[in-house]
Amino acid sequence: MSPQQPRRPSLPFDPIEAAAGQWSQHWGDVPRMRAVTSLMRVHQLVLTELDERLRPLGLTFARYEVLVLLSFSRRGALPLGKIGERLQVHATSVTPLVKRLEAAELIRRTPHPEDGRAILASITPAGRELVERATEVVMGARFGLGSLSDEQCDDLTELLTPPRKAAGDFEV
Amino acid sequence: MSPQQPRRPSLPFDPIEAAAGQWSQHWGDVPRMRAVTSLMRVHQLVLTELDERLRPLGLTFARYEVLVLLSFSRRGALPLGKIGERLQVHATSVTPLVKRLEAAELIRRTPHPEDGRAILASITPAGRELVERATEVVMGARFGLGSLSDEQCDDLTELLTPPRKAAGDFEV
DNA sequence: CGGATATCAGTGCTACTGAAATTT
DNA sequence: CAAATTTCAGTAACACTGATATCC
Repeated sequence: MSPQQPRRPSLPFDPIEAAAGQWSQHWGDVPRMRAVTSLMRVHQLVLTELDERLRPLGLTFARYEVLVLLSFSRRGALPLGKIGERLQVHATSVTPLVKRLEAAELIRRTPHPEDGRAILASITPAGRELVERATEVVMGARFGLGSLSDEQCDDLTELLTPPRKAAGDFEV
Repeated sequence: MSPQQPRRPSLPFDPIEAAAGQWSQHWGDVPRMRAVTSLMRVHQLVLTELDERLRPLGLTFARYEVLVLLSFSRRGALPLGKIGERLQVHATSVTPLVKRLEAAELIRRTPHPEDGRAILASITPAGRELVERATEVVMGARFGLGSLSDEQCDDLTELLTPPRKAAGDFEV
Protein backbone atom coordinates (compact mmCIF):
# COMPACT_ATOMS: atom_id res chain seq x y z
CA MET A 1 0.00 0.00 0.00
CA SER A 2 0.86 3.68 -0.27
CA PRO A 3 4.19 3.92 -2.01
CA GLN A 4 5.44 7.02 -0.20
CA GLN A 5 8.13 7.46 -2.78
CA PRO A 6 6.71 8.00 -6.28
CA ARG A 7 7.17 4.78 -8.21
CA ARG A 8 10.21 5.27 -10.34
CA PRO A 9 10.91 3.17 -13.39
CA SER A 10 13.64 0.60 -12.86
CA LEU A 11 17.00 1.71 -14.13
CA PRO A 12 18.47 -0.43 -16.91
CA PHE A 13 21.70 -0.71 -14.89
CA ASP A 14 22.74 -1.12 -11.27
CA PRO A 15 23.16 2.44 -9.95
CA ILE A 16 25.64 1.31 -7.30
CA GLU A 17 27.83 -0.37 -9.92
CA ALA A 18 27.67 2.81 -11.98
CA ALA A 19 28.69 4.95 -9.01
CA ALA A 20 31.50 2.50 -8.24
CA GLY A 21 32.85 3.03 -11.73
CA GLN A 22 33.02 6.77 -11.20
CA TRP A 23 34.38 6.34 -7.69
CA SER A 24 37.26 4.14 -8.83
CA GLN A 25 38.41 6.82 -11.27
CA HIS A 26 38.66 9.46 -8.54
CA TRP A 27 39.36 7.62 -5.34
CA GLY A 28 39.83 4.05 -4.08
CA ASP A 29 38.53 1.35 -1.76
CA VAL A 30 35.70 0.50 -4.11
CA PRO A 31 34.70 -2.72 -2.28
CA ARG A 32 33.89 -0.78 0.90
CA MET A 33 32.16 2.02 -0.98
CA ARG A 34 29.87 -0.48 -2.70
CA ALA A 35 29.17 -2.39 0.50
CA VAL A 36 28.25 0.71 2.51
CA THR A 37 26.03 2.09 -0.23
CA SER A 38 24.27 -1.26 -0.53
CA LEU A 39 23.87 -1.47 3.24
CA MET A 40 22.28 1.98 3.42
CA ARG A 41 19.90 1.24 0.57
CA VAL A 42 18.75 -2.16 1.80
CA HIS A 43 18.26 -0.79 5.30
CA GLN A 44 16.04 1.91 3.87
CA LEU A 45 14.05 -0.61 1.83
CA VAL A 46 13.56 -3.05 4.70
CA LEU A 47 12.65 -0.43 7.28
CA THR A 48 10.22 1.32 4.95
CA GLU A 49 8.45 -1.92 4.14
CA LEU A 50 8.20 -3.07 7.74
CA ASP A 51 7.03 0.31 9.02
CA GLU A 52 4.45 0.39 6.26
CA ARG A 53 3.09 -3.04 7.13
CA LEU A 54 3.01 -2.30 10.85
CA ARG A 55 1.29 1.07 10.47
CA PRO A 56 -2.26 -0.40 10.32
CA LEU A 57 -1.54 -1.93 13.74
CA GLY A 58 -0.49 1.44 15.12
CA LEU A 59 3.13 0.32 15.43
CA THR A 60 6.49 1.35 14.05
CA PHE A 61 9.32 -1.16 13.88
CA ALA A 62 10.95 0.54 16.88
CA ARG A 63 7.78 0.21 18.97
CA TYR A 64 7.39 -3.39 17.80
CA GLU A 65 10.91 -4.15 19.00
CA VAL A 66 10.05 -2.89 22.48
CA LEU A 67 7.02 -5.16 22.64
CA VAL A 68 9.04 -8.16 21.48
CA LEU A 69 11.73 -7.45 24.06
CA LEU A 70 9.19 -7.22 26.88
CA SER A 71 7.34 -10.34 25.75
CA PHE A 72 10.65 -12.23 25.89
CA SER A 73 11.60 -10.97 29.34
CA ARG A 74 11.04 -13.18 32.35
CA ARG A 75 8.24 -11.22 34.02
CA GLY A 76 7.15 -9.33 30.93
CA ALA A 77 8.69 -6.26 32.53
CA LEU A 78 11.97 -4.34 32.31
CA PRO A 79 13.31 -1.03 33.64
CA LEU A 80 13.44 1.67 30.97
CA GLY A 81 17.20 1.84 31.13
CA LYS A 82 17.51 -1.85 30.24
CA ILE A 83 15.22 -1.35 27.27
CA GLY A 84 17.40 1.41 25.90
CA GLU A 85 20.50 -0.68 26.49
CA ARG A 86 19.22 -3.77 24.73
CA LEU A 87 17.71 -1.96 21.78
CA GLN A 88 20.50 0.62 21.54
CA VAL A 89 18.08 3.48 21.93
CA HIS A 90 19.19 6.68 23.64
CA ALA A 91 17.89 7.17 27.17
CA THR A 92 16.06 10.36 26.25
CA SER A 93 14.39 8.55 23.34
CA VAL A 94 13.06 5.70 25.46
CA THR A 95 10.72 7.96 27.41
CA PRO A 96 8.55 9.11 24.47
CA LEU A 97 8.73 5.64 22.88
CA VAL A 98 7.35 4.04 26.02
CA LYS A 99 4.85 6.85 26.46
CA ARG A 100 3.25 6.07 23.12
CA LEU A 101 2.98 2.38 23.94
CA GLU A 102 1.41 3.21 27.27
CA ALA A 103 -1.11 5.55 25.63
CA ALA A 104 -2.17 2.61 23.44
CA GLU A 105 -2.44 0.47 26.59
CA LEU A 106 0.09 -2.02 25.22
CA ILE A 107 2.38 -1.60 28.19
CA ARG A 108 2.04 -0.24 31.72
CA ARG A 109 4.55 1.85 33.65
CA THR A 110 5.00 1.03 37.32
CA PRO A 111 7.61 2.13 39.85
CA HIS A 112 10.42 -0.37 40.34
CA PRO A 113 9.74 -2.25 43.60
CA GLU A 114 13.39 -2.38 44.65
CA ASP A 115 14.87 0.77 43.11
CA GLY A 116 12.97 3.96 43.70
CA ARG A 117 14.75 5.68 40.83
CA ALA A 118 13.66 3.25 38.15
CA ILE A 119 10.44 2.68 36.21
CA LEU A 120 9.31 -0.75 35.07
CA ALA A 121 7.59 -1.12 31.72
CA SER A 122 5.41 -4.23 31.66
CA ILE A 123 3.55 -5.63 28.69
CA THR A 124 -0.25 -5.87 29.02
CA PRO A 125 -2.46 -8.71 27.69
CA ALA A 126 -3.45 -6.39 24.84
CA GLY A 127 0.26 -5.87 24.18
CA ARG A 128 0.84 -9.61 24.05
CA GLU A 129 -2.02 -10.03 21.61
CA LEU A 130 -0.77 -7.27 19.38
CA VAL A 131 2.81 -8.51 19.32
CA GLU A 132 1.51 -11.85 18.05
CA ARG A 133 -0.43 -10.19 15.25
CA ALA A 134 2.47 -7.89 14.43
CA THR A 135 4.83 -10.85 14.26
CA GLU A 136 2.53 -12.54 11.76
CA VAL A 137 2.68 -9.38 9.67
CA VAL A 138 6.46 -9.13 9.87
CA MET A 139 6.96 -12.81 9.09
CA GLY A 140 4.39 -12.56 6.30
CA ALA A 141 6.60 -9.87 4.81
CA ARG A 142 9.55 -12.22 5.39
CA PHE A 143 11.24 -9.37 7.23
CA GLY A 144 11.62 -7.56 3.93
CA LEU A 145 14.26 -10.13 2.92
CA GLY A 146 12.10 -12.56 0.99
CA SER A 147 14.51 -12.48 -1.94
CA LEU A 148 17.20 -14.21 0.13
CA SER A 149 17.40 -17.90 0.96
CA ASP A 150 17.88 -19.08 4.52
CA GLU A 151 21.51 -19.79 3.73
CA GLN A 152 22.04 -16.32 2.31
CA CYS A 153 20.47 -14.82 5.42
CA ASP A 154 22.90 -16.78 7.56
CA ASP A 155 25.79 -15.61 5.39
CA LEU A 156 24.58 -12.04 5.78
CA THR A 157 24.36 -12.36 9.55
CA GLU A 158 27.86 -13.79 9.65
CA LEU A 159 29.30 -11.00 7.49
CA LEU A 160 27.69 -8.39 9.71
CA THR A 161 29.12 -9.87 12.90
CA PRO A 162 32.67 -8.42 12.73
CA PRO A 163 31.45 -4.80 12.58
CA ARG A 164 29.25 -5.40 15.62
CA LYS A 165 32.09 -7.02 17.49
CA ALA A 166 34.48 -4.23 16.51
CA ALA A 167 32.01 -1.71 17.90
CA GLY A 168 32.15 -3.52 21.23
CA ASP A 169 28.63 -4.90 21.15
CA PHE A 170 29.86 -8.12 22.70
CA GLU A 171 32.96 -10.25 23.35
CA VAL A 172 34.12 -13.65 22.09
CA MET B 1 35.00 11.88 19.48
CA SER B 2 31.92 12.42 21.60
CA PRO B 3 30.30 9.02 22.07
CA GLN B 4 26.67 10.14 22.02
CA GLN B 5 25.57 6.84 23.47
CA PRO B 6 27.05 6.24 26.90
CA ARG B 7 29.81 3.65 26.54
CA ARG B 8 28.28 0.40 27.64
CA PRO B 9 30.40 -2.56 28.71
CA SER B 10 30.56 -5.32 26.12
CA LEU B 11 28.12 -8.12 26.74
CA PRO B 12 29.71 -11.53 27.34
CA PHE B 13 27.44 -13.00 24.64
CA ASP B 14 26.07 -11.99 21.24
CA PRO B 15 22.75 -10.27 21.99
CA ILE B 16 21.35 -11.14 18.56
CA GLU B 17 22.13 -14.83 19.08
CA ALA B 18 20.43 -14.64 22.47
CA ALA B 19 17.33 -13.01 20.98
CA ALA B 20 17.32 -15.63 18.23
CA GLY B 21 17.15 -18.35 20.87
CA GLN B 22 14.08 -16.76 22.42
CA TRP B 23 12.57 -16.09 19.01
CA SER B 24 12.89 -19.71 17.87
CA GLN B 25 10.92 -20.88 20.90
CA HIS B 26 7.97 -18.62 20.06
CA TRP B 27 8.01 -18.13 16.35
CA GLY B 28 10.05 -19.17 13.29
CA ASP B 29 12.18 -17.94 10.40
CA VAL B 30 15.17 -17.37 12.63
CA PRO B 31 17.63 -16.82 9.76
CA ARG B 32 15.72 -13.78 8.50
CA MET B 33 15.16 -12.44 12.02
CA ARG B 34 18.88 -12.55 12.72
CA ALA B 35 19.79 -11.03 9.36
CA VAL B 36 17.39 -8.10 9.72
CA THR B 37 18.44 -7.36 13.28
CA SER B 38 22.10 -7.44 12.25
CA LEU B 39 21.38 -5.20 9.28
CA MET B 40 19.64 -2.62 11.45
CA ARG B 41 22.43 -2.61 14.01
CA VAL B 42 25.31 -2.34 11.55
CA HIS B 43 23.52 0.40 9.66
CA GLN B 44 23.19 2.33 12.89
CA LEU B 45 26.87 1.81 13.74
CA VAL B 46 28.15 2.81 10.32
CA LEU B 47 25.92 5.86 9.94
CA THR B 48 26.71 7.10 13.44
CA GLU B 49 30.44 6.81 12.86
CA LEU B 50 30.39 8.49 9.47
CA ASP B 51 28.12 11.33 10.61
CA GLU B 52 30.39 11.85 13.60
CA ARG B 53 33.51 12.07 11.49
CA LEU B 54 31.90 14.37 8.95
CA ARG B 55 30.45 16.74 11.56
CA PRO B 56 33.68 18.80 11.94
CA LEU B 57 33.42 19.51 8.20
CA GLY B 58 29.84 20.72 8.59
CA LEU B 59 28.49 17.71 6.68
CA THR B 60 26.17 14.82 7.34
CA PHE B 61 26.47 11.65 5.30
CA ALA B 62 23.33 12.65 3.37
CA ARG B 63 24.82 16.02 2.46
CA TYR B 64 28.12 14.36 1.57
CA GLU B 65 26.30 12.05 -0.83
CA VAL B 66 24.83 15.04 -2.65
CA LEU B 67 28.26 16.57 -3.11
CA VAL B 68 29.70 13.29 -4.38
CA LEU B 69 26.84 12.89 -6.83
CA LEU B 70 27.31 16.40 -8.20
CA SER B 71 31.09 16.03 -8.42
CA PHE B 72 30.55 12.90 -10.52
CA SER B 73 28.02 14.48 -12.87
CA ARG B 74 29.16 15.67 -16.26
CA ARG B 75 28.83 19.44 -15.72
CA GLY B 76 28.91 19.31 -11.93
CA ALA B 77 25.22 20.16 -12.02
CA LEU B 78 21.93 18.27 -11.79
CA PRO B 79 18.25 19.21 -11.48
CA LEU B 80 16.92 18.72 -7.95
CA GLY B 81 14.55 16.01 -9.11
CA LYS B 82 17.43 13.92 -10.46
CA ILE B 83 19.25 14.26 -7.15
CA GLY B 84 16.28 12.90 -5.24
CA GLU B 85 15.90 10.08 -7.73
CA ARG B 86 19.52 8.96 -7.61
CA LEU B 87 19.87 9.21 -3.85
CA GLN B 88 16.37 7.93 -3.10
CA VAL B 89 15.49 11.06 -1.18
CA HIS B 90 11.93 12.35 -1.15
CA ALA B 91 11.27 15.41 -3.32
CA THR B 92 10.20 17.48 -0.33
CA SER B 93 13.41 16.52 1.47
CA VAL B 94 15.71 17.59 -1.34
CA THR B 95 14.77 21.24 -0.99
CA PRO B 96 16.04 21.77 2.58
CA LEU B 97 19.04 19.47 1.94
CA VAL B 98 20.12 21.60 -1.01
CA LYS B 99 19.32 24.77 0.86
CA ARG B 100 21.80 23.93 3.59
CA LEU B 101 24.53 23.15 1.06
CA GLU B 102 23.83 26.45 -0.68
CA ALA B 103 24.02 28.36 2.60
CA ALA B 104 27.51 26.87 3.08
CA GLU B 105 28.34 27.95 -0.49
CA LEU B 106 29.18 24.38 -1.46
CA ILE B 107 26.65 24.39 -4.29
CA ARG B 108 24.78 27.04 -6.25
CA ARG B 109 21.18 26.95 -7.40
CA THR B 110 20.46 28.24 -10.88
CA PRO B 111 17.36 28.03 -13.04
CA HIS B 112 17.46 25.25 -15.61
CA PRO B 113 18.32 26.82 -18.97
CA GLU B 114 15.98 24.56 -20.96
CA ASP B 115 13.20 23.79 -18.48
CA GLY B 116 11.72 26.75 -16.67
CA ARG B 117 10.23 24.48 -14.01
CA ALA B 118 13.50 22.96 -12.88
CA ILE B 119 16.37 24.15 -10.71
CA LEU B 120 19.95 23.11 -11.29
CA ALA B 121 22.21 22.49 -8.33
CA SER B 122 25.86 22.93 -9.31
CA ILE B 123 28.87 22.25 -7.14
CA THR B 124 31.19 25.20 -6.42
CA PRO B 125 34.99 25.11 -6.23
CA ALA B 126 34.64 25.19 -2.43
CA GLY B 127 32.28 22.23 -2.72
CA ARG B 128 34.82 20.32 -4.78
CA GLU B 129 37.52 21.04 -2.24
CA LEU B 130 35.35 19.93 0.65
CA VAL B 131 34.21 16.72 -1.02
CA GLU B 132 37.87 15.79 -1.41
CA ARG B 133 38.58 16.39 2.25
CA ALA B 134 35.39 14.60 3.28
CA THR B 135 36.29 11.61 1.14
CA GLU B 136 39.65 11.40 2.89
CA VAL B 137 37.79 11.35 6.20
CA VAL B 138 35.35 8.68 5.06
CA MET B 139 38.07 6.52 3.56
CA GLY B 140 40.20 7.06 6.65
CA ALA B 141 37.32 5.59 8.63
CA ARG B 142 37.22 2.79 6.04
CA PHE B 143 33.53 3.57 5.61
CA GLY B 144 32.91 2.18 9.08
CA LEU B 145 33.64 -1.31 7.72
CA GLY B 146 37.29 -1.63 8.56
CA SER B 147 36.69 -4.98 10.21
CA LEU B 148 35.82 -6.55 6.86
CA SER B 149 38.26 -7.64 4.16
CA ASP B 150 37.80 -6.54 0.56
CA GLU B 151 36.48 -9.98 -0.26
CA GLN B 152 33.96 -9.84 2.58
CA CYS B 153 32.81 -6.42 1.38
CA ASP B 154 32.26 -7.85 -2.08
CA ASP B 155 30.33 -10.76 -0.59
CA LEU B 156 28.21 -8.32 1.37
CA THR B 157 27.46 -6.24 -1.71
CA GLU B 158 26.47 -9.37 -3.59
CA LEU B 159 24.18 -10.58 -0.82
CA LEU B 160 22.47 -7.21 -0.69
CA THR B 161 21.82 -7.12 -4.43
CA PRO B 162 18.71 -9.36 -4.59
CA PRO B 163 16.73 -7.18 -2.16
CA ARG B 164 17.55 -4.09 -4.22
CA LYS B 165 16.59 -5.84 -7.41
CA ALA B 166 13.38 -7.14 -5.85
CA ALA B 167 12.48 -3.59 -4.86
CA GLY B 168 12.79 -2.58 -8.49
CA ASP B 169 15.90 -0.47 -8.13
CA PHE B 170 17.17 -1.76 -11.46
CA GLU B 171 16.75 -4.53 -14.05
CA VAL B 172 19.03 -7.32 -15.24
C1' DC C 1 -5.89 21.08 -20.07
C1' DG C 2 -3.02 17.18 -17.70
C1' DG C 3 1.47 16.23 -15.96
C1' DA C 4 5.93 17.61 -14.09
C1' DT C 5 9.03 20.54 -10.93
C1' DA C 6 9.85 22.73 -6.90
C1' DT C 7 8.34 24.85 -2.63
C1' DC C 8 5.96 25.41 1.76
C1' DA C 9 3.26 24.26 5.95
C1' DG C 10 2.57 20.92 9.09
C1' DT C 11 3.06 16.19 11.31
C1' DG C 12 5.60 12.26 12.97
C1' DC C 13 9.68 9.76 14.47
C1' DT C 14 14.22 9.72 16.22
C1' DA C 15 19.05 11.33 18.13
C1' DC C 16 21.16 14.29 20.79
C1' DT C 17 22.64 18.12 24.44
C1' DG C 18 21.98 20.12 28.72
C1' DA C 19 19.55 20.49 32.80
C1' DA C 20 16.75 18.96 36.61
C1' DA C 21 14.41 15.83 40.20
C1' DT C 22 14.75 11.77 42.72
C1' DT C 23 16.91 8.01 44.82
C1' DT C 24 20.83 4.85 45.86
C1' DC D 1 28.48 13.60 48.30
C1' DA D 2 28.92 10.96 43.79
C1' DA D 3 26.47 8.04 40.72
C1' DA D 4 22.32 6.17 38.57
C1' DT D 5 17.53 6.62 36.61
C1' DT D 6 14.26 9.13 34.45
C1' DT D 7 12.22 13.26 32.61
C1' DC D 8 11.91 17.65 30.16
C1' DA D 9 13.13 21.54 26.99
C1' DG D 10 15.10 22.47 22.91
C1' DT D 11 17.73 21.54 18.52
C1' DA D 12 18.59 18.92 14.41
C1' DA D 13 17.60 15.48 10.78
C1' DC D 14 14.70 13.32 7.82
C1' DA D 15 10.15 11.20 5.66
C1' DC D 16 5.87 12.09 4.52
C1' DT D 17 1.03 14.38 3.28
C1' DG D 18 -1.39 17.93 1.19
C1' DA D 19 -1.48 22.17 -1.02
C1' DT D 20 0.27 25.72 -4.17
C1' DA D 21 2.75 28.28 -7.99
C1' DT D 22 4.89 27.72 -12.16
C1' DC D 23 5.91 25.84 -16.42
C1' DC D 24 5.96 22.09 -20.24
